[in-house]
Amino acid sequence: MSHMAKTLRLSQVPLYLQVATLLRRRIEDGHWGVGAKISTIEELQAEFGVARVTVRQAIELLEKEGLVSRQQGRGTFVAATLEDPRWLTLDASWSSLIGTIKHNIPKFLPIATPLRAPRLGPEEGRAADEYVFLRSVQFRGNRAYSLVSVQLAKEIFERDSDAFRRHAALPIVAAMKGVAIASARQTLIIGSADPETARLLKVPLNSPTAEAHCVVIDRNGVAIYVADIVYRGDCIKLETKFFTGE
Amino acid sequence: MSHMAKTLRLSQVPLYLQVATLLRRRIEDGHWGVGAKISTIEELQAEFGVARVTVRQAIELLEKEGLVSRQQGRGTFVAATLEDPRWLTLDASWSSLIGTIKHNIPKFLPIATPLRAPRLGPEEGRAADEYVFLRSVQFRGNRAYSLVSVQLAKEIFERDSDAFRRHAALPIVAAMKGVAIASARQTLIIGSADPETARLLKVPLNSPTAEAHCVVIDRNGVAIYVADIVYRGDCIKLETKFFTGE
DNA sequence: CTCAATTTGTTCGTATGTATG
DNA sequence: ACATACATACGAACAAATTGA
Repeated sequence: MSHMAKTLRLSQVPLYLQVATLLRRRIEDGHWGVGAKISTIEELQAEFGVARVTVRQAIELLEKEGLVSRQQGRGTFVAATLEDPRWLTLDASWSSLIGTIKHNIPKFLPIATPLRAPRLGPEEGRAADEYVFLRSVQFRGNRAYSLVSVQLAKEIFERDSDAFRRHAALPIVAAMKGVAIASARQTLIIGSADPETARLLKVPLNSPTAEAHCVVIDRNGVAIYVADIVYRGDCIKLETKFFTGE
Repeated sequence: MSHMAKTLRLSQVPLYLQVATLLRRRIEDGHWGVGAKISTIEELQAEFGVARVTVRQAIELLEKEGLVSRQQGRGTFVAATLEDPRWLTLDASWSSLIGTIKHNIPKFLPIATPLRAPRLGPEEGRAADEYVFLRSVQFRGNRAYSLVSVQLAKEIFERDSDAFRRHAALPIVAAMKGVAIASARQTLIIGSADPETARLLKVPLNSPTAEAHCVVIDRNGVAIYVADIVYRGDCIKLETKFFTGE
């Protein structure tokens, strides 16, 4: 058995799904251009070290997804229309973060979970006396791309509760006159969609996500804004610009 | 059939694997504390709307992973030792990026792939005349955590080729006297491990990864350092500190 | 000590999905 | 398209260990 075939068999995931994922990446990579003919089943069978039918089954999946079209006697071709997969760019700088968020359309969710103090790490300030809990799904066009859970210091919320109920919270906080923001920090990890997230963002259960934990601290060292944001992993691109100032 | 059960069945991935992932997250979340008893098979069966044997199969997997221990007649308990899953913190600031990298141990790989000019985006400077291609696997302790492919302007490489063959490239470039760095940028997306990455980082095929594309531009607008770095997704934590300077 | 309740372990039989030649 | 082998998923019944009454 080939090395490749052994690697595939290490996983408990069905073979044809793994093969489909490999082919899907190649297509999205541009390994085969738009409209180009992909390798024949025979070639792929030899390359991956699996049965002909298994490759066929994988390609069948891709056709259902609209990624390729098969033509008997000719071959399998990459579909003409491939949308840009990474349509949401997040900028890791304060000003453009605010700018990006401002244009989004949040749909607020009713709050079912009981209030509880936000989880704060060691360098994330101390908790405010009371928080208001806000949850929303963020949209770009028709597509949901993130699930936002915000804990906002009650004192801040009440300064303009109407605005907070209709718009993204961070730009409002940033623009507030009497609020002095001392620092803000964000940590980001790669996770996977839990059942609720999967439902709200319309992604498969356990599909990869980026989970951001964002804290804004005022001059008194109080965490006035604590957000946990789950992005769908397949649409985001994180940009960071370093200025070395030499 | 419950809503949960329907969601689970939408995916082609085997049920018991999905259930295992759900339980694994709960354990890592701290939903059940260390040493605590998790829900009984009967309860989970009802919650997820799957057969008893399926839940059992999932828990069996977690026991093999060392996450839980089962005791007939008593229940299933979260293992006493849970190592910190996010042991690699990447800081999204130039100085600490350099600092973090400096202490890593790279193992250089022979270069099999043919040289080609680095892929540069619109704002990523113009290409140098010639590049040297370096590839390495980065380790923290015994554990491989990233696969680095660097294209380094040949002129830069030849200033200290010995150092570049033994250490991470970025700190060397940053410390070079005669090199003026005008800017540096990084984009990061969530991807999945291709066969080669899976082999080198010892992760399952198609497991989530973070793919960083990092470009350093000198005063003449030339991209002197272009790196594509693939991190294993399960161990990294990305930190960003915003200073608003109000 | 015994008994019942609880909880996990084991083993059927059956149906369907996956992978091969 | 077919035959074969193995994995997955289900429900059901029974066995074995633990706990507390």
